[in-house]
Amino acid sequence: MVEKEISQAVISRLPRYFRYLGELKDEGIERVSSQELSDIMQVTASQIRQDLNNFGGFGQQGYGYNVEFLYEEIGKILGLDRKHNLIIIGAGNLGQALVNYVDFERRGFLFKGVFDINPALYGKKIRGIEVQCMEHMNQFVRDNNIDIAVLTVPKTEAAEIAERLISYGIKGIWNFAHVDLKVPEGIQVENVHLSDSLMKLSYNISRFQKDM
Amino acid sequence: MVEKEISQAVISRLPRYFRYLGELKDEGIERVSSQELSDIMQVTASQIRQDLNNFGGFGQQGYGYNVEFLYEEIGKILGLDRKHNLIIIGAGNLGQALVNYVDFERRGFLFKGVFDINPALYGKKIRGIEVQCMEHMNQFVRDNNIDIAVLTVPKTEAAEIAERLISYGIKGIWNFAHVDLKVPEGIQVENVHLSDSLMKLSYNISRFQKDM
DNA sequence: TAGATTGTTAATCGATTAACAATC
DNA sequence: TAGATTGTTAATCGATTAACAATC
Repeated sequence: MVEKEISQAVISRLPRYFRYLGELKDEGIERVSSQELSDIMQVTASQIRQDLNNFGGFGQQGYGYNVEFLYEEIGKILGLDRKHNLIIIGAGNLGQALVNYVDFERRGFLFKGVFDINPALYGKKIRGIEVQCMEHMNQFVRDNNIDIAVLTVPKTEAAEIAERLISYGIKGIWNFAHVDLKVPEGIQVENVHLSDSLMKLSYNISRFQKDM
Repeated sequence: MVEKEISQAVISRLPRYFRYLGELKDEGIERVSSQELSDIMQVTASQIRQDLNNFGGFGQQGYGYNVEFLYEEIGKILGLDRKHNLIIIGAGNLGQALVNYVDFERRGFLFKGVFDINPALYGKKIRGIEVQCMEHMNQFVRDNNIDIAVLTVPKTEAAEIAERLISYGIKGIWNFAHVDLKVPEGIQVENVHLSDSLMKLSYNISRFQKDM
């Protein structure tokens, strides 16, 4: 059965709900209404209820939502109850930073390997794992059941490496290279285009100063 | 005169147009029609024309758009013709990575200083610039006409630091901390919530595998 | 039971696409 | 001039918000 396709706009909001619910949970708060959540998150209560009801009825009339339950459910929707084995391609600063900064492991993203084309880096350890050469990638992906690759390579190389990774059986690419990857149906790409983001900031600063 | 507000959806697409036009320019291509751009960018020609016409008529009937001219114009719209002085708060891996990875300087974002609370880092150089202690921030921001701060600090500290930066006169914050900053009108925040992005990828992978 | 708040349908708003007259 | 392609208006589509009956 093919379920109703849920828009990416909705999906984009789920991690944010998840984050706020996590905070409420940590504060020991047991229940929350869509209106209360609306007040702290600055979105309409109506949108919250609509978004959640794409996935099921998690609340209860007259009561609201149980914080812990909803938190767990959104986690499941986001696939955080599964383990994802992940490798990083490109052992530069950004690759290293991502391993340390984002709290991968806590969310079920297990850092398994890191690869680079630069021989000077081979053997260097990142979080206890040695940088390997690209030739080992194929075998490694298959042996370790890797499903996510993090691409922090120059844009000139990104397309070719992505293609290889996909042929090895990877399911998703977290792409930090400044290119739009073309991938076959069924392969998921999530782009983090940092320079695009910075340009947006630049626009908003410039525009505001013009208005004054 | 207050101009018609342009939606963030449009703004978000501008850097992408800019990127593709830059590539065409580098290939020595002189003119492009909205249809040709549509074919390579996978957006409708209609959307391209609508988007551009928010800012003016950059094309010519029967001819299309001059690549170099349009590239320059979008650059101006994005504020890339101005210089932005920028500091980084948080000299950890991510802060360092951003300086090196994104091609800041080429786009007019001038890296002027870096600050951290960890005394062990003071004096350490990043791209030739010494890490300073947070107490110097106020004076530094004022003396160097800093308008952008890049926040790569733990989320527990982000809100307080952001507030301080704003009081020193900063105009925009590129926020990598996992919190939604509350800022006064006129201060621009651009969020890069890495963990949200990774969760989105996780959702899309899980959903696809369920469909199969 | 009465009050609260959901789940869901209906109304509105905004963004995208289509169509075509204007014009180079 | 004829052909091409824009700029722009109109039509469609989708997402958000409002309203309210269902129900805990």
